[in-house]
Amino acid sequence: MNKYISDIYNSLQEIAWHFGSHGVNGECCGDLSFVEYMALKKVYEKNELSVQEIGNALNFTKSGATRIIDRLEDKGYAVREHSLTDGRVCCIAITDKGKEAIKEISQKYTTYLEDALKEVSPLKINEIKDILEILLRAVQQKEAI
Amino acid sequence: MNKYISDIYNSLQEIAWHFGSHGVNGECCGDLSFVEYMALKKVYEKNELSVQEIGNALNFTKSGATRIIDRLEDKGYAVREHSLTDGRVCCIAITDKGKEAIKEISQKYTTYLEDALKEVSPLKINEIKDILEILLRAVQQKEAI
DNA sequence: TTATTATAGTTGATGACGTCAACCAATTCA
DNA sequence: TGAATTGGTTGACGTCATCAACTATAATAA
Repeated sequence: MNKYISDIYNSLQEIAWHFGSHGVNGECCGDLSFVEYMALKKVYEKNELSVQEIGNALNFTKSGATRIIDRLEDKGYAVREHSLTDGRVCCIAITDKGKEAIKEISQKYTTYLEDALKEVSPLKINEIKDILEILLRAVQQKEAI
Repeated sequence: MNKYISDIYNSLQEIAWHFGSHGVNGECCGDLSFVEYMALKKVYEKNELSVQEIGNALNFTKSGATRIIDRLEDKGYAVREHSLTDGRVCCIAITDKGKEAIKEISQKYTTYLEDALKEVSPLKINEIKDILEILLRAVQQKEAI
């Protein structure tokens, strides 16, 4: 086995901590928690997701997903609409306020990263991007199995 | 601004989710939660940490840290010892069972990663390791400010 | 030395959160 | 049409981290 794998694992875990729910100090942006933000981002990327699809995407039970959507809806970031083809399913849609929030948070983190990486050469930045995409594909592929 | 930064941000966030508390399904290994594991890992890496040092390292309040140590102690992974130089501080030490658990979890994730990256060339693996270290240093440096 | 202040850690009350099981409603299948 | 399935919601519950108040030890000042 490649001896670097465990180094990779360690770095990855530390980085995950930084960008996860605790690293960002429990709140992402105003009144959005990290999980709420992740759910909203899913809706943003792929509009009209059902409750369960969100739950599956984020490893929550369907009742957990219901609760997350509840909060998102209470705060005005998303709305539930009924599917036209199947009366049981809810299509979750993002509101304008929700889109705003996503953009704002995205901007915030990007600025943060930009600053953190200001000493790194553009070439290296490009390399980081490629490497992370390889890594992400690798774990997502494994997830899918 | 480098246009790849936001790609990096996106990948990073997805990866963080995978390796964070939700990705690993709420439990790391047996009865350890992700935060408990992170705390234990800190103690493992740098023995004899105080309660507050653990709290600071992981972005918890001191009472939050107390509770985490409580759980770790209840489960037999760590012990509280009194500092010889200052009667107020607790030195948290890892037990043999704790060391075992850390090794086991480490092994588990390493195996997972090894499998996820089995199609990636050794050269690329090496590159991944370097890149992640650059990234980690960058965010840790920023944290320190 | 004694009184005051600061610091490390713990604890009770609390609120946020996700799960489970039971449930309702819409749909599909027989 | 009736039974089974599926999507979603809800009440009860357990876990968890925080806040504020508190104890105990240490450091500082008088």
